Amino acid sequence: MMKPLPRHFYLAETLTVARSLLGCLLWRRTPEGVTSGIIVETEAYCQGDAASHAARGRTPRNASMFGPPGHAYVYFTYGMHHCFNAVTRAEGVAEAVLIRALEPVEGLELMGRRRGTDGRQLTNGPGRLTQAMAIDRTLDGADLTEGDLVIHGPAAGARDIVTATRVGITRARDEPWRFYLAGNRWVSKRQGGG
DNA sequence: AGAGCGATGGCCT
DNA sequence: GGCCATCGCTCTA
Repeated sequence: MMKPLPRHFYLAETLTVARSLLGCLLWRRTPEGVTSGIIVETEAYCQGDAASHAARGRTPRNASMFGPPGHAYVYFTYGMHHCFNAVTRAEGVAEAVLIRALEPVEGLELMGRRRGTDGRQLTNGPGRLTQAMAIDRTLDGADLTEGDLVIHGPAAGARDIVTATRVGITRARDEPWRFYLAGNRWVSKRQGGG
């Protein structure tokens, strides 16, 4: 059986964690039921990274990024979308990995009810997967090694990983800090990467 | 106290 | 491919 990724997994370099999370399973439990999916696309946000929410220092919104590793950083953006990150590095170092797409495994019907759609549209984007799995700001800071929102892994062995540039940012556009599983149909966008 | 804007997605063309 | 809804957070005054 897969076990929750241990705390020390998230202490590694953020670029390494971003790649290592590919193929791991994001698992979520609510009173409605369980949903889960394999992580197929990630982005790294690092210290000194102009595109990071932590670039201008600590605020109430981004405080979780400065917290201990292996916890969630969930933020709300564009007035309607939540995005989910796994916090990396030691406490005080504000780095994180944005989860951008999942390949659904459990609870597809529940995801469909939450999303009002099905198929690829369930989880092929950062705002979509949070809606499908009922992840919002109440989970900001949640421990990802136990509880109702856990990352297990790895779900499968080594696969081909594509390196690309990140999506939807205006600063540090050229940094190759997006990673996804080659050929996976759940990846949100395939262009980019220079 | 208020303006500006964003790690997006849905819908239209 | 383009438009734009929608609102919390940040910055400036």
